[in-house]
Amino acid sequence: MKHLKTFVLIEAVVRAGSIRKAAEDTNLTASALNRRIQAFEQEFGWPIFERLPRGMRLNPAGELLMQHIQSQRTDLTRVQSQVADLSGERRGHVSIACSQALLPYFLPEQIAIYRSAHPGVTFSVNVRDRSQAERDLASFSSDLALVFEPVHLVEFEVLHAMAQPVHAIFRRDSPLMQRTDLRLRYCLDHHLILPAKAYGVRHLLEQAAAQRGRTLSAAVETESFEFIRHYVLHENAVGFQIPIGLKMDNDRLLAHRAVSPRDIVGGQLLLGQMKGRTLPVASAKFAHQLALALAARTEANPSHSDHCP
Amino acid sequence: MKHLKTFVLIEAVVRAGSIRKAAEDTNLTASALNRRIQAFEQEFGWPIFERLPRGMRLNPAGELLMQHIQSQRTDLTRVQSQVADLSGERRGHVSIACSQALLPYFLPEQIAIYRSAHPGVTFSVNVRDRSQAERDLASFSSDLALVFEPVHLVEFEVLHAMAQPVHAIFRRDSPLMQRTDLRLRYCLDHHLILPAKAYGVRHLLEQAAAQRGRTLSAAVETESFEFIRHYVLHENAVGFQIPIGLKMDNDRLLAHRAVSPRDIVGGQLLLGQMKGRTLPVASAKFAHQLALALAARTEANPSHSDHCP
DNA sequence: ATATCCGCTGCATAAAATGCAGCGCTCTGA
DNA sequence: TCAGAGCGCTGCATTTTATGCAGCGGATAT
Repeated sequence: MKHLKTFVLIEAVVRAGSIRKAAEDTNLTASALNRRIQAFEQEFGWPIFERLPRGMRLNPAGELLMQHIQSQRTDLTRVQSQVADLSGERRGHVSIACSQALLPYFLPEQIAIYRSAHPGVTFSVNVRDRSQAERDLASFSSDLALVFEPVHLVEFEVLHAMAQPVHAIFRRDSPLMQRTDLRLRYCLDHHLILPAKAYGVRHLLEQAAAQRGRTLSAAVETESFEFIRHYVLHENAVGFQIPIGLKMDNDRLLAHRAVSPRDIVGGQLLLGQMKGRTLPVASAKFAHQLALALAARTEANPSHSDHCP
Repeated sequence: MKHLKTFVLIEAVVRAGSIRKAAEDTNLTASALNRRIQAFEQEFGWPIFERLPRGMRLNPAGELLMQHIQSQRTDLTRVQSQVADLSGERRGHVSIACSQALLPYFLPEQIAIYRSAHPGVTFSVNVRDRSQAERDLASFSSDLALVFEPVHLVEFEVLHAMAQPVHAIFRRDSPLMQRTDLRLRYCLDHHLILPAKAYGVRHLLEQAAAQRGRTLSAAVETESFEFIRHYVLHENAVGFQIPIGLKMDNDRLLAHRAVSPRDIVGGQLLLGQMKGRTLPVASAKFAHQLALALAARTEANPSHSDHCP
């Protein structure tokens, strides 16, 4: 949009760190760009950049302005999305920040369902740990977040909550297969393959172990949930994950089962958006679909303590 | 601001109802204005006006856009206000929609106090009935509302609430002066001078009367609270008002006293803003001052049933 | 000390917005 | 029924605005 041009240029300067570099990025001359910035500051009433010998940096006023710029842009695209919706067109873009567990089954399926109904809608899916997901919402770089056990919860508006037990993952030939009530201590007798400390599952495990005076020692620690699933096939070890990231039916080699709720109560998988924000139509509708799908799963598996057979 | 020029022009067309009229108002040619509108619609992706044989009217897409325009402008002034604040300057403008009762004493005093501390801040005070005040907030034409017994309360975020009993107003030589507990039925024996039906005090009176199987018949009905106060001096009648609109000490001729809480419990005087909105600094600080002042009054007169002597 | 990178400015030029005149259309009122 | 008024819209000349070019002075890094 033409009237946002100045804002785009300001953002370019912020990114590039200097007018001359930003000028290259924006196919302008440093002189032209410089004068636009100056003209804007004049109009705005205060400088928004600090002039350093090596370039430009936002001053506090500029930081405030950047928030305004971002929110204006998102609001305008929201309006356009709503207009498209009332014109009968169903176009738009949905951006989601999500935990890794959503990547293998849940989100691909849900997005495919949505896109089969509305092919004009595009998606971007970004993997974020639970704190980064919330920052993504606040900076408008994602419309929705679907995360396990978020941390701060300020500026986070919960659209749907779903309890998720922690599941242990092991080979079908593991002795754990025989257990009817899978206590945590059984698992700790095996080699452990654990997600990194930033992850909610790890946090719950650490907590549960500490309560029982045990400590977790990982044979392998990784940031990749996919790695965990594959590794347990090679070494007869135990991994942990939440069921939404696992196949409903165990496959030929791999089994998974909820750790006894007596040991770990499980955490919350939360669907949320930035507090107070009105989402674009496509994002709002998709969020609604996700909420329904999550609710359906809860109904199918109503208890935290469900043992997948 | 330069980049909002197009929006200003769009608003002018909306107001004027035709391009040619709007062109006069904005010191432009119809041709230039026409092309700006067309260029914007092109960029925006959809027409925002209906072309009628007699002029232009917003279509639904345009209505949505207008909301965006208004919120964008308000947000920008908020940012400027915040920047002014962090630069140490205390400038800005506060707009208040309020009930009539605030006009004679409370608001003038509060605004004078604020302006003595911050002479750079200007005010606009608009008298609005309780439903119109809420619409003012929603349309961004007022930052704050200070109203008695608001109606809808959607989009209304309460910043401070204060109970206000209904006071009867009469001459000092009225027989009502002798009553220690001023029951409603004593008042109804006199000629009544009542505020119009839109007002909260009237609503409470009607309700109380109806509960007791009485009906109110007004000798004079008016929209002006000032008129009420002056009229009871001429005819020995009874008027009604909330105490915040009355002098703390009765004056030489006029007396007022709370109607017994057994008959009317009183209503709420609410200070509020539009839900979710971040106010400009000056407005936020002034709202805070108002809240403190209201709280101080509550402390001085803690009970609804207070009888002003 | 020198070379480099920075923001900034005067001046000529390119680009965009505006004004002017006029078209076709619809509705109004004698 | 028919002229007039009002409307949105467009081609073209003109004005206003934005941009490019070249160069200045200052701070920094080597």
